[in-house]
Amino acid sequence: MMTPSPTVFIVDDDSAVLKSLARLLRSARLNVMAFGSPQEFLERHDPRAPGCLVLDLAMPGLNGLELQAALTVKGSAIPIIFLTGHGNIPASVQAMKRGALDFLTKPVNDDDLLKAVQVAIEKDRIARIARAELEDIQARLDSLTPREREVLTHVVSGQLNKQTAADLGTVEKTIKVHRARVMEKMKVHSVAELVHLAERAGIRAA
Amino acid sequence: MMTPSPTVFIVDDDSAVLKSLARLLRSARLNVMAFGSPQEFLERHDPRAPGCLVLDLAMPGLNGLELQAALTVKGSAIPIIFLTGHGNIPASVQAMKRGALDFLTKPVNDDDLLKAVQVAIEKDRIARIARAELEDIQARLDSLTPREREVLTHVVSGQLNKQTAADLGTVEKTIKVHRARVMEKMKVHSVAELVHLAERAGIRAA
DNA sequence: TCCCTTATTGGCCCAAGGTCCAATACCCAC
DNA sequence: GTGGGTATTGGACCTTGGGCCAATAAGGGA
Repeated sequence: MMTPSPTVFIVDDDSAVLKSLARLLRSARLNVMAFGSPQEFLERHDPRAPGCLVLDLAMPGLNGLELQAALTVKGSAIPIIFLTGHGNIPASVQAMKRGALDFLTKPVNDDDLLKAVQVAIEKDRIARIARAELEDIQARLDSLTPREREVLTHVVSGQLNKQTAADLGTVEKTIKVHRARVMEKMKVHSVAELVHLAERAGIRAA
Repeated sequence: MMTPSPTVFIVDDDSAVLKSLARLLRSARLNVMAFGSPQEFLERHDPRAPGCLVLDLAMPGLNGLELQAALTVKGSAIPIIFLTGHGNIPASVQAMKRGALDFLTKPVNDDDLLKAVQVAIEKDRIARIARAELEDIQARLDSLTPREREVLTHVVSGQLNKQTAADLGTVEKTIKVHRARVMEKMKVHSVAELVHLAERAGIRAA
């Protein structure tokens, strides 16, 4: 399974700026997709596509911060670089607080933008790897039956089988069976590995 | 052991501003310590003191960003709220990137500042709890002998005693002894708990 | 109604971990 | 050189965990 090469998405309502930015980024051998309105981007963007977003702050309809919020709600974690001609400090602080990667002012220095884009793409790459791992773990967790999940939480909190049995109102033998199935479905061969996975998936003690 | 109540540290070279800020914060029943220069704060500040820092950006000598960097180097993790009269977007973005909690502009709205301070103090409180826990774990790790640390890494990566023995060029019996000592010194009663601690302390598999 | 999943339990046996006991060897510091 | 910390090993014994085979029972869906 080949990861598609990253794309820089640009959203700006000024078509001259859009073209100029696209040219600059393409000249740096980057894939570019340009959007003239935030709505258009919001509708057509595939969250699975790797890359980053270069976003104008002041636009008709949705402004940049609103698009950022909409993307967050939608579950997209694409790194955002803001670009603005008439920004102010509160807006930049807001954007950064909400997780923007950078906030640049127009006219933007070419090198500054390219560097920010490089950082964003790399950050996205790393985040995607982590996310894929998490989804993998989550898929395994989802394959567990409710009872198996209960047993899992007891195991990762270090309980003995007999204690778990008492807590769940059954006998040790039953717990052993569930436990074996948990290990199998989670694809691990030791309690240590199981705890590692549970930790990453945010599963807390029983 | 009682945690001292949090203090708001203020650093500003304008004594009128300093007094006005101190009055505002004290009226909100907060402990306040005011400093007229960044150097003075840097020298006299105790990183163990809970609270947050309200920092002017433009000051003679060290400016706010430099003081922020100096504190980072010094290992202080105190939350910083910047306050500036003539700030610009790049400075605010820099500050936020380096971990500032907020970046407000003068004249500051009283409520905005108080809210930011509340958030900062709470964040500091949470961070301190986490840090204390980490230090506690680290202290236990430090009490391990080199050999015990080796055994620990094998245990948390899920190795069997016999495998560990083979890796370390000794026999299973010896590993059992080391392992028992590790459990004792780390104050845990199960492998699961041990993995939890190791994970938090950043110990990776063997 | 029959099949599948889920949850349950039993017996048997072996492997692995944990806990006592005790003992040897090395190195460093007082 | 004597004492303490560290690393090592042995034996005996008990507890836990895990694998294998078999079986029952409830609930849902084809």
